[in-house]
Amino acid sequence: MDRDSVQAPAIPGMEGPYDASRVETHWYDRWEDAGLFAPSDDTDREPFVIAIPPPNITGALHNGHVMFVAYQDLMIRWHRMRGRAALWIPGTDHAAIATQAVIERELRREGTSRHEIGRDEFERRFWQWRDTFGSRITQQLRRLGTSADWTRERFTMDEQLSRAVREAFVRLYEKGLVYRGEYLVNWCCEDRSAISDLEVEHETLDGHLWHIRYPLKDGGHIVVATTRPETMLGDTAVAVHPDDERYRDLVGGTAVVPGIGREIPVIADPEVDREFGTGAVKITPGHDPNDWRMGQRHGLPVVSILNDDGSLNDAAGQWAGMDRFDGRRAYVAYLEAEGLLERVEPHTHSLGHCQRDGSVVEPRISEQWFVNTRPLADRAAQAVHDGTLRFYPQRAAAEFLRWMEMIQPWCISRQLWLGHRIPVWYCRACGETMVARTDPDCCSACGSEDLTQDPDVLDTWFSSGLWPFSTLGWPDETPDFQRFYPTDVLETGSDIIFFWVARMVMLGLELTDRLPFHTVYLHGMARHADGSKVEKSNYQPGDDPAEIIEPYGADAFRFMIVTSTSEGADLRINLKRIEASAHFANKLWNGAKFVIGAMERADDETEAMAAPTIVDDWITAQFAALHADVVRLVESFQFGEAGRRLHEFLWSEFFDWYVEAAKIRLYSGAAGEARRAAATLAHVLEGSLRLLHPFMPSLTEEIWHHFRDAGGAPDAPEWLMATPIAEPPLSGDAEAVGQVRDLIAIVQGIRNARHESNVEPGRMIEARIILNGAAEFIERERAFVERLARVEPLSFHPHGTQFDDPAVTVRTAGVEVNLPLAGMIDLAVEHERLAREREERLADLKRAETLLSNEAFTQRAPAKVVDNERQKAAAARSALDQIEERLQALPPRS
RNA sequence: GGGCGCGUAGCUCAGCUGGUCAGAGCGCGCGGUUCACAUCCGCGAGGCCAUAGGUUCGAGUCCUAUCGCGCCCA
Repeated sequence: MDRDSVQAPAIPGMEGPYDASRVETHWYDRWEDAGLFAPSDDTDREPFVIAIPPPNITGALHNGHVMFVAYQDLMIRWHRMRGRAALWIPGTDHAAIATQAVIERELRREGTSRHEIGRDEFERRFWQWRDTFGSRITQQLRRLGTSADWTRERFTMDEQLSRAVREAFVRLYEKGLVYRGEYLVNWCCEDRSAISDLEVEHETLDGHLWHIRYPLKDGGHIVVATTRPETMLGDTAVAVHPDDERYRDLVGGTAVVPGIGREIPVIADPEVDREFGTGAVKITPGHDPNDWRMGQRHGLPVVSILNDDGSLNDAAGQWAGMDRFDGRRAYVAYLEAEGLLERVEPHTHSLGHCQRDGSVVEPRISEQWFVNTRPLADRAAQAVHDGTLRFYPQRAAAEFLRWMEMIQPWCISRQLWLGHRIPVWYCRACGETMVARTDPDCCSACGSEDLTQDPDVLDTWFSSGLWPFSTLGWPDETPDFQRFYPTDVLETGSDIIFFWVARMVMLGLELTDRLPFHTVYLHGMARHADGSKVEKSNYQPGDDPAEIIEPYGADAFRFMIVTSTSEGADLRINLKRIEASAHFANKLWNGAKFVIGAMERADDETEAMAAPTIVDDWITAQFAALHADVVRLVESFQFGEAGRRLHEFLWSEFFDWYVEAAKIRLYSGAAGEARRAAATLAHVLEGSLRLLHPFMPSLTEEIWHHFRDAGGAPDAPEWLMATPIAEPPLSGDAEAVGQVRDLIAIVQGIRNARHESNVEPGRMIEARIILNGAAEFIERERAFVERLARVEPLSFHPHGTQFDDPAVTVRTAGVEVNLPLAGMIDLAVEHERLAREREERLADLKRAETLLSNEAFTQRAPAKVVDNERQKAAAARSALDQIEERLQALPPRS
């Protein structure tokens, strides 16, 4: 409790436990002031570019967004340190429909509406909103350590990006890829706007199937089944299957729409499902996609019965003006009163809902702008087939291709106020349509100045689809565009692969003639502890990143994200794991404190630095292996494995073993020995900081500066962030690695035996090691065993030496360790222990012998594998011999 | 209806191209104020890798089917 009594030399500025929040805010500002987020000017450096998935300005960032920061900042920092001119372009998205909805909600609270305040005032409100939330989002991103180049920050509604949108629209129009037409679209009655197919969410619901007697003009009726009876008001035919015997005679007849009196034909069409309902169906081309296609084939008229707010229009006769749901009830009641309702049965069916507000989407006929995606999709698919566009996880490529194959025209006009206005003008005088890059003053056909601009705006994804190039200056050939386009990796959530990724690929190929990026990395969804998705519409307490960052730190949060999942898998936000990451940060902090202290303690140049020991060679080799692994893993997008590898190395090898072993030379060795240990400590810490920096940037940067203050890495750059990560070193000393692995096994064996024999942890005990062949290194590194296993005296004996006194024996690493725990041995316990070990060894032997006696195995398996089994068998046999000896040497029980 | 993913220690999850992969963190048990760290250290218990077949000398790791969970598309 009295921390002041700790005798370790205090490192100024490193007192106490790691304080993430102080460190993280400190370094972020320094990095930015030093201009480190901008890409290198050195044109010899190959660029590495990521365009941020621009967050919607509808609100603040939640924990789900932290995922993209974790992965993208990792990649950007990694490649920056690998020598690339790294550019991360930040920005935000206006999110037309979503942002309009939240602003309208705010207006409603104020007792007004957008219609009341008008378009200009609405626009003012929008920019006000954008300033508030846009800056809040960028503040959040900064707090997370986002090393993006803020001097290149963009917003989809910026003047330049808006110009790109207009250019894109005009070009596509000129090539006939954008067109206007009256089609059946998904209509959201809440937004009073068309929405795209992707914005419709299908949900399976329990509903009803109404069987209705459709009156025939010549008397009698034909029974049809429908889930939406009110749409009968818009029927223009009744259809049956051409081969359906039941209705053959009725085809060509005439039915009459009840309550309306419209006469409609009975037609035959092979698309009718004879199994559904009665086999006869009503046809409503104005409100059903299948019926629409059938209507096209048969030249049926289209009747629309809905107003834009979902109420029934004049075509609905006496039901006009009613809400669609009330209209359904009223019309069904009418049918029933007329004796036309045969029966109603329960029925589950799939119903489309608006992604934004959840209201039931109505197919509705209207005039909209579309992108003919077919040719664009073919090119996008080709890029995947070519291998020029790669996906992580790979399965996303198949998903992408399937969607591209089935792609439908993309409805891009929205009946909203917020967004990029469609650059189309109509002449009121002559009806001319003008699609123009600059606002026209007069009609290009008749010269009239009586022009009106299309009132609609574009789907927000149209502008986001240009993001990787519009942010770099396109359509102009700016220096940035020339140097940084195409970008490299597109990293985002797997939920917007079609909304966003697919559109960028299609539009990028069409407009820039290049893929906007070569690699797509998709992360999974952030989930709450209960498994529900973290998203704006499901915002829960605790979803605010600040609630995690403040207590644990952004580094810890990010490290947890990266190391807790595999590629593309969903991530449950788990505070326990974040806490563990924070503990890891603290561990590194304390470990670094020790290394820096060691460097200062060993700063005595009066004696030449001693040669490395095998323990030095071991950790150097282990670090080299780590370095190679991390480079390989990160550069093959296996970030989680890379992070876990760093964690494992630092904690379980460097701190648990090397640091403990280094203390021998630091505290009691000669100055030259201490220098060598300190140098090795410094070498490993330095390299580890570099490798870990992209995962935990602030922590490592902080340590780096203390490290350099103590004389570490004198030739390296001032900033860790700007320090290179070199190519992996050549592999290290394999012999030393094996030898130290044996030393560790011996220590672990002794510790285990001590614990089982209830030896007090602090007590020194005698140990005798019976060597088996060439193992001088154990004698040479005897201090390793003495200190870490707490044994004294430690003696060495040739193979075959027998001790008769009561002792606990441990066989490991090819040696036998004899612990004469006089007076401390519980013979029963030791008996049991040996018997248990004999069982285990017998099992090992049996397994190996069974394998080896199988000729198929010895002949077909690789020699290495077979040899390995032979060694296992030999080791087991020799151990069994020793166990037998010990058992016999033990005094009889009882 | 079509497609995809997941089911591994009590919990949350790793296990890349089949042969030391049966692992980590947390939790749990026992024991620790040793000079970086109690946000710590040491030792340990816990899993027939959903089920049933198959391929193979050898399968959490590949194939098929089944059960359970989740998602996407129509």
